[in-house]
Amino acid sequence: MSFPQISSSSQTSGNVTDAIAGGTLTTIIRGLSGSSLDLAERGKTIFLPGDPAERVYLLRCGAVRLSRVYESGEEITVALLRENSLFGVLSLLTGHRSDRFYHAVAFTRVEMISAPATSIRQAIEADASVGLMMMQGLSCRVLQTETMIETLTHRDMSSRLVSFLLVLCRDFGVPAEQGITIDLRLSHQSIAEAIGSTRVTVTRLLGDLRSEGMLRIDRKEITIFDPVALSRRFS
Amino acid sequence: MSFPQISSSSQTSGNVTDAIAGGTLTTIIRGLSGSSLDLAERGKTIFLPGDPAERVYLLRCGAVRLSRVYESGEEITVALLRENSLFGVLSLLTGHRSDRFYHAVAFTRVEMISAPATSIRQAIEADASVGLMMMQGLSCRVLQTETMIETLTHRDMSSRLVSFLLVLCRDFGVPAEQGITIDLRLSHQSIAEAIGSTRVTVTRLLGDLRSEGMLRIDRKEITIFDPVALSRRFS
DNA sequence: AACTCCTGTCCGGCTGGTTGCTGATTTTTG
DNA sequence: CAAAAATCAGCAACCAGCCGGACAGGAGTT
Repeated sequence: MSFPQISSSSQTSGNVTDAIAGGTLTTIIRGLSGSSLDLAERGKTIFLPGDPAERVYLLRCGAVRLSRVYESGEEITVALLRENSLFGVLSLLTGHRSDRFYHAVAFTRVEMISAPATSIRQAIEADASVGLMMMQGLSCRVLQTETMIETLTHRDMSSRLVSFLLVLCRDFGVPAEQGITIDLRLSHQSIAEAIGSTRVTVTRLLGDLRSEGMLRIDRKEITIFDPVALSRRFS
Repeated sequence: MSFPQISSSSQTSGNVTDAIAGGTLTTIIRGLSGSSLDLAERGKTIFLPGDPAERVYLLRCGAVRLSRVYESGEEITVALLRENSLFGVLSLLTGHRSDRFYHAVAFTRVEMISAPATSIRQAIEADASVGLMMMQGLSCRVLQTETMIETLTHRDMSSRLVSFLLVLCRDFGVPAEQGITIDLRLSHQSIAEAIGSTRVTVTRLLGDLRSEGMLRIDRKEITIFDPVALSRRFS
């Protein structure tokens, strides 16, 4: 069993899911009627389940967590979105209005732009290149989400955690003195909610990885010394 | 812990992820230069990892399985695509050509249309409504994939299996005399590969569900008597 | 009829979930 | 700014659930 493509290139320039031309989309969306530039502090809710799904968002910087909350109070993470991700995609579907079913929260300080789905449609009609950009942005989302599915089908938690860490490196990694630092403040609980495990297990496994010398954790910031080595951790 | 929205509506008319206007997209894509109508028998490979990613596919009828094969020979399912799904999405990304990393196989007899990504781009430039359609199609994919992530984060296999069966009802369910039949021929192995478990466990859990009177299996075709009841199976 | 693929079942062993507690760290508040 | 509160990390004990491997009988194919 192997892991998401962490080739040497993905550490530096980025891989295929970086392809969205976020910059261009930004200026396009900014020009739409009803668009707005939104800022949110860590922990602030962007939309709630049950809210009408009207706007589409483009994350400019920071991270957004999409999650589902169950009656039991349990919460699972459906996606951890990074820069240049499109979200609020539900609103793009057919005219008949529907409601959000996910909870979107700013996972870090966040800067994003949003516009009503109707404006997006009009903009596409007016300028075909908008459609092209949207198409690429959504393709990226599909590919990223599929990587996460790969992560989640690993049977042992150790592989799952490692695979997830590599995804985080891809999406939120910044080069550090030694290795790559994941530019997020991740509690063990939040990791558990993303990989479908429990806090206790994540604590144990991260401890193992640390004592193996694969990573360092400083104030909730994880630094992976050698992603390639990490991806080879298992046969 | 609850389950994907299987409201009474989703049994009959279909839910939000049905929204893609597949019919319209079909005629559009058919008209593109380089497009083709492809038929494939069950089990036939559509593309392989390493193939150049050039074409985009729209599944007209049948089911396609996207999977990743590991060196160990192990195989996991990344997506089970249904009618009107767009796939081969990797080819839509930026110009620099890249290779497939998934294996696409016809899971049933399949009818699909495909066109080079370049033609799609040109078509969008020429007619903005193509961009609109593509956008909707891709949004659907995102939402469907996210549902699958929800399924995979359930911690106990029983919940995971149930959740997956409900997804299959949504995507491949046809009304039967009593309940809904999943219009696929699913081996226990293939289910295991989709939910990240093993054949033996799937056999056992399906057996449990059967003896509880939740479903019937006849020649690999699963009939769920009452999806709503099934979704309530756990507190 | 021979073959392949699939289902069903058994059992030993271990992973990982659960619960409960403690001390550390961070955030809030007076 | 310090005290109080909340959140978080680490540890231990228990045990259910799942995996792994193995095998036998069915179902479907050629």
